[in-house]
Amino acid sequence: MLKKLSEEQLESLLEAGVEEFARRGLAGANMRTIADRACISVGALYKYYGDKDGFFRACLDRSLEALDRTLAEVTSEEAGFREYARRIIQALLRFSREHAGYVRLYCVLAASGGEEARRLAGEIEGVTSRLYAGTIAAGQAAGDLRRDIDPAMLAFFFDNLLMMVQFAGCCDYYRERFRLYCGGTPEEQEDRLEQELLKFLESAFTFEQSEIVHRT
Amino acid sequence: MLKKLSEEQLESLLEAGVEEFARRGLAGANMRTIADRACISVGALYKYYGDKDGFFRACLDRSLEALDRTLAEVTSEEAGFREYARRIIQALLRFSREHAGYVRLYCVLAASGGEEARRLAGEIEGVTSRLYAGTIAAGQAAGDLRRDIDPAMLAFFFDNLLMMVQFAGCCDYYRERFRLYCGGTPEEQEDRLEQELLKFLESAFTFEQSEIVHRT
Amino acid sequence: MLKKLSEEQLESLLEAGVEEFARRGLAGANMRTIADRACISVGALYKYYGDKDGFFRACLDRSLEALDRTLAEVTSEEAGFREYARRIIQALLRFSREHAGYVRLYCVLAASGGEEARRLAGEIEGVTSRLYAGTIAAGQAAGDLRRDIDPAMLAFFFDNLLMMVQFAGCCDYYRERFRLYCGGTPEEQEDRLEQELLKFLESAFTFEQSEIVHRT
Amino acid sequence: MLKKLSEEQLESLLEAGVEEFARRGLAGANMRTIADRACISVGALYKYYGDKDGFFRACLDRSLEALDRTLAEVTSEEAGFREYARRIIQALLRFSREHAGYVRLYCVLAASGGEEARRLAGEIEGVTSRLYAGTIAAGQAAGDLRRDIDPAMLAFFFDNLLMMVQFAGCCDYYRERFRLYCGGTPEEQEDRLEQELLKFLESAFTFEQSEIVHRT
DNA sequence: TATGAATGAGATTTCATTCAT
DNA sequence: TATGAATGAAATCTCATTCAT
Repeated sequence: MLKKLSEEQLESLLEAGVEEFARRGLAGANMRTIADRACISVGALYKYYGDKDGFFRACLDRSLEALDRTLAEVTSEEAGFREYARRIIQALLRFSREHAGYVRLYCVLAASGGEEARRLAGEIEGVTSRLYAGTIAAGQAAGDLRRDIDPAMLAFFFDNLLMMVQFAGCCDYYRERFRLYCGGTPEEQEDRLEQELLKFLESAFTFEQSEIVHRT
Repeated sequence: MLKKLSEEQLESLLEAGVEEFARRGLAGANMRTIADRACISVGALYKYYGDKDGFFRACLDRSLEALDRTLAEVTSEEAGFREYARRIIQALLRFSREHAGYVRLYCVLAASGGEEARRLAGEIEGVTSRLYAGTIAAGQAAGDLRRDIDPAMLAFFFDNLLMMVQFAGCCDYYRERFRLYCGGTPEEQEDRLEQELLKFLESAFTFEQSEIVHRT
Repeated sequence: MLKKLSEEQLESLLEAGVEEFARRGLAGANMRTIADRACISVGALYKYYGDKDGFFRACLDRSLEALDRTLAEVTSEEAGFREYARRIIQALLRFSREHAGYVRLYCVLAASGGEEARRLAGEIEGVTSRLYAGTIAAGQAAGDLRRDIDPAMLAFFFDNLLMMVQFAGCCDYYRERFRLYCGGTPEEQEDRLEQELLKFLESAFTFEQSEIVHRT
Repeated sequence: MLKKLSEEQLESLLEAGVEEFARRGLAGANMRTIADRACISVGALYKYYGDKDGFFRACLDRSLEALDRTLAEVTSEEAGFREYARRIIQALLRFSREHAGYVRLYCVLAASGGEEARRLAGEIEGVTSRLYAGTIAAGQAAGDLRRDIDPAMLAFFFDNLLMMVQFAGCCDYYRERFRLYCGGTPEEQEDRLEQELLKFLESAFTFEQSEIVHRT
């Protein structure tokens, strides 16, 4: 097959890469296996992406772009914090169901160490962190959200919960862990998970320390 | 048993292994490097642990035992949920500071896929999940904690936040992510992190949905 | 014959080939690089020359033809040995300056081993060797040149010196070697080199062993 | 065979390397082939020499050391130029017969281009060039050698002839070229070659330009 | 028993060559 | 016919594992 690689073939190459890197990590992934899975030659793989690192980066970019698109859909319309949180939770649960490979790759990347990982963190988390912190600060200013916790920390806890819920949707370890805690798979429990997480967050974001003291 | 590896030598082997596996992952880790770091021959390493997977398992066990000991200290005395949460947060923050390698290794393991990861999740998370769920259910029964969320889910969210806070303490990616969200390193902010997380959890675990509706 | 490679394109292909083969040797040369340098497709290169060996051969032929032309100019007019030697030395020094790539290619070829190299030696050196030996034998018969050395050997030594002087002009190793012996580059010293070599050869070709014995 | 590589095995590795590099050049040589020829594993080859370049360098060093030893034997005793030249010619002819691979390797190296080749020229030719030029200058001072040619140039021509005679002894191309000029192999003609070259050099080194003019 | 050099399968990467366009 | 992307064999090099000492 000496035709130029079709768009689909290139897609399938990236998908195969995402899958393999997510499964075995950067070091463990096998370029030959990836090429074979996508039914293209190793030569073509190298022609397009230079080397293993370059190809890994391309797979990662593909994943992050998809995530960005998903978040962009959700955050394009203004909304209050509750509505906002609901939409993000739904969107990320769906993303984790439909693009399991992307999330797995992200999980693997985040677990890898070194300067490279640090640099990527800056690239990947910068936008989200500012978006969340901004929305939360606005909510606090409007009196919708508690004011006794730093908006940055609130954003941090919020994103932590979202990440873990995504990982639970598609990484083997985190899926099993979810089963142990909640019984059943994240898909089966998707609605319940969404609702309970929302309730959890609403309380956490709403009530101040002083109100607890009063109650006690 | 003429000349056997001393206890210290075996310890230093495991420490070197934890470090290397945490840094480079299972596939990327180099057995020679590990042996050299511990000043042990590769032959001895293989004699004691069979092969790379077996040694990885031993490193993991060592990490998990340390974590178990830390949690056991904290949970040995009965206490109400708030006190309990406070103690666990403190203990895990300290653990992540003092045993960075163990936590990193756990992070890497959790990111790895396959049957093996699933099996390990069962082994590792089983105890904790039952412990948390039990304590939370007791709190609900005693009227200390909200009753409108499944205790299993509450436990799940609780552990999620704890894991992420630990990762933030010692994994390169998560450390940098923390810096982006909160500015500064987890060590510098340890006290603040502890307090804010506690406040967050207290609200999340205390107030019911109906109370929010009332307030609005 | 709709669109054929123009004469210039073929020339530039051969020039690029000579350069690349001279620089990296037959095995080290890269067909893609050659085609790119000449702004020709690899496909066309293969269409015209079959394979790498075939193209190498074509580059070599081009080099040898240029050398033949240069020698033909010089040897077309009859002359005595001294005049003859002077012309050849001048011509080859100029050739090595103006066609460095050809000489380098020849040097590389001569260093390569195998049946092929032997066969090429026959092709390349046959004419020159007969030409030199003939001229020298004539000089001996005329009493211009010493008679106590086999003309074949005299021709051999003569050609050896010419080859080395050419290599000194354009091959990195031999250039540097010249600098170590004589200080300066062959271009800077071209006149001196020519004169000294001529003096050297004149004595070597003139005086017989017996004359040395007499002197002593 | 898990014993440490014996001295002989290491020798045979270097010999195999010299042979392969001489035959195919640095780029064309095959590390697997070399290891197989020496009946050792590729792993061991790489353990000892790091990479292909490092091993090439080791092979080259071995060759140069052998050459140095040979020249040292010859130049250890003081002698006049004629005796000196006779000894060197004999020694190098023998060297080229007995250590064909070393000379071939040297020939290949000298034909390779680039910065590396230049650097090696400095290393390799530095000693010889100074030795020759010194001896020749002494001969000129003593009135044994002609004074109308720069000793450096005389040394250069002298070494050129020696190199070519060596190449004629063991490089396929140069051997065939010798046959074309002189008929027969350099071994068959070794004595004659030695004597004729000596006569050639004696005249070249003895008689001044003015003497030729007188004769004419 | 501990050692660590040797092994060699297997990984990444290159590049001569082909052939659909 | 010329093109140059695709091919895949083959090269270099690594490293988990073995086993003679």
